[in-house]
Amino acid sequence: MEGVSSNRQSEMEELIQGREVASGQLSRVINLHNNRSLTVNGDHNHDLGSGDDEGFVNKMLGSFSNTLFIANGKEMKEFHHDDDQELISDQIIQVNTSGGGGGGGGAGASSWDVDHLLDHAIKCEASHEESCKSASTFSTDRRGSYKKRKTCHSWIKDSPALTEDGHAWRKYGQKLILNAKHPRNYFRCTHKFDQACQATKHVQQVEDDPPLFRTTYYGNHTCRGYLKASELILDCTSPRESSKFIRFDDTNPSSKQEHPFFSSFKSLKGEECFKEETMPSDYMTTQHHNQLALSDYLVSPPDLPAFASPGLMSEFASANIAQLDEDAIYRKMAEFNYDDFAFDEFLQHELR
DNA sequence: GGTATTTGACCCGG
DNA sequence: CCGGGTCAAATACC
Repeated sequence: MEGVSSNRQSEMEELIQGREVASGQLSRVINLHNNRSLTVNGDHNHDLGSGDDEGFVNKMLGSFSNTLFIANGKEMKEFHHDDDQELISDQIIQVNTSGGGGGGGGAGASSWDVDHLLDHAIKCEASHEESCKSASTFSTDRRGSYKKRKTCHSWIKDSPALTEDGHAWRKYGQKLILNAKHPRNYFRCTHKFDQACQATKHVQQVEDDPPLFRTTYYGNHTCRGYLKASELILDCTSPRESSKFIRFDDTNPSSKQEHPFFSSFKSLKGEECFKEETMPSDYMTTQHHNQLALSDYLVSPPDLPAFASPGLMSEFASANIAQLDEDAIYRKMAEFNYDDFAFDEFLQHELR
């Protein structure tokens, strides 16, 4: 237990250092492109409008959050060896920062350095900007000039069942993929328009015999449609887990999911907290009749309040990060992702 | 009637 | 030209 917290501390110290360095870099970059367009990778000029600075920094912070997540995930594997069989099979297999080679698993992902992070953030923003430009140019009577999504801040999670990730998703497409037995389902955040949340994901069954679902997430949520901690419950795929509640001051490290920001929380608003997903595709359809089928589509009550921002800091500050379970940590981090200052404050406080 | 899903068309990159 | 990602009209659902 001591090893866990000291390990975590040193990792977070590294993150703080990296963050400070990156902040300096960011300031320079932003100042630079305030006067002229920014050259990225020496080949293209990406004119990052000043309005994108915030998104740029958010991406930066997201990368840091991801790094912290990775470190934490590794730690969980080392110190919380599977006492539950579900722990093994439900895992993120890759944190993708480059479009290239794919695969290779998550090994070494925690060894990102600041340069990598910064470079990654720039690439993300550049491609995002590019995508926005093309979206803004399509005429009204024609279908949009959709730009294929560039690989940007994506990560993959494999799971034996369709699990919640704590966000409301709306399906917007389905495609048959070459050499794949099952179609790929495309989801975007429900708050794409009302909160301009750019997060998307696609879900595909990649294996039959032991069912294996691969979820690829793109982008971080910028929406505030979280569930309150007191209303959250862990994945109830396993009956014995169904009664475990999560509290941020809870010391129970029972978390299983390994999502950088939004783990498999589930709403516990009455027994009908899950809405079965009515998928047209084969696996989705068959799962529809399975009592254990879990929706990948969370229906969040529209009036669900976000975390109370004013109390967030004190709440977070009062928690010992070494005792938080990882889901709680990343849920917290997701909040801090919107507040650069708060994130720093949190890290500094925890290391004091 | 409002919202979510379905599904074929559209678009882009390779 | 093909494969994959997205849009949006039609449809289903509550």
